[in-house]
Amino acid sequence: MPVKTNAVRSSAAVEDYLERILELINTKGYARVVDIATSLGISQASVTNMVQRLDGEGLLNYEKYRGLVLTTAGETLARNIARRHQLLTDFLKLLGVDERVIEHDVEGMEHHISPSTLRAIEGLTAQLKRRPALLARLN
Amino acid sequence: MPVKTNAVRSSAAVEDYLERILELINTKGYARVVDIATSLGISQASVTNMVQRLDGEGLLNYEKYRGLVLTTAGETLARNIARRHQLLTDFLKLLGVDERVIEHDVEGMEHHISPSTLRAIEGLTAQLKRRPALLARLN
DNA sequence: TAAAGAAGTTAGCCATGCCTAACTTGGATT
DNA sequence: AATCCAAGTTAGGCATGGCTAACTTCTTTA
Repeated sequence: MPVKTNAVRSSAAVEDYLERILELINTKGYARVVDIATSLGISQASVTNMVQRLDGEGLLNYEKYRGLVLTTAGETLARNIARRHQLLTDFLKLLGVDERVIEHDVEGMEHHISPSTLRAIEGLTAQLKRRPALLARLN
Repeated sequence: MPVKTNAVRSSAAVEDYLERILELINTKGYARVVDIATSLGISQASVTNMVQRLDGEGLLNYEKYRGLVLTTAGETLARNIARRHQLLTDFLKLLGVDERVIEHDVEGMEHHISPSTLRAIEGLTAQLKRRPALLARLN
């Protein structure tokens, strides 16, 4: 019987958490509450709350006081979010937008980009990488 | 003495309201609470609340039971928001994204695009309009 | 191994922005 | 002019996702 990947509908906040958790796991090997909190610039209490919720939604396995790991569903979702973030960042970099602004804008808009829009931007980015002339003096 | 245009920091919700109000004024000549509510798909009560808040912030003049008009500050802001919306829509149209998706994505991301990013996208859109070959089969 | 400090949790609170229900106002109809 | 109904308002509530303060657990170290 095929596994149903019950499309998890995630809020912007949930996406931010998953993105950071994956990033922490990739760089440090684990993601503690305190690290997630620091990384997102919020309180540990808020992280504990959200982590319990994400456990309830099956996106990660959480054991009180002990830590957490992403489930398969959570990791898949997190990877997609990270990929979207990277593609948008690449695109804006190509346009010569300032790094700080890129960070800000991508963090805000990434949660609202549909797969098809993302594909279009991805394709465009690939084209533009071959024709840098187009990009001269956009700003 | 020069007028200080106290940069109004507007939330996504505020921007949505201003955008619709300007649109209604442009098409119908006025913006009633009931029209704003229908247009945004929310209750009249919510609109009344927000309109009172926007009055307090100097973005519009509101007279109980009588109606509202945008102040200069409000209209300027609304025009900027509308322009940003239009530019993003044009850009995604050029990429061949489906109309429905464009609406959805633009409505979500428009609130998070900085002026410099917008300028870059505007410039790129202009370039792309001259080189349609680049746009073949992006999706 | 005891205790101190770091990490984690809980409880209770707040702002934003939406809702419904009930009430008020004003304009159109008779 | 009285009435009716659409439009508008108010009151009170809810969900999300933050916060602080106080408490518990874990880990490290003297």
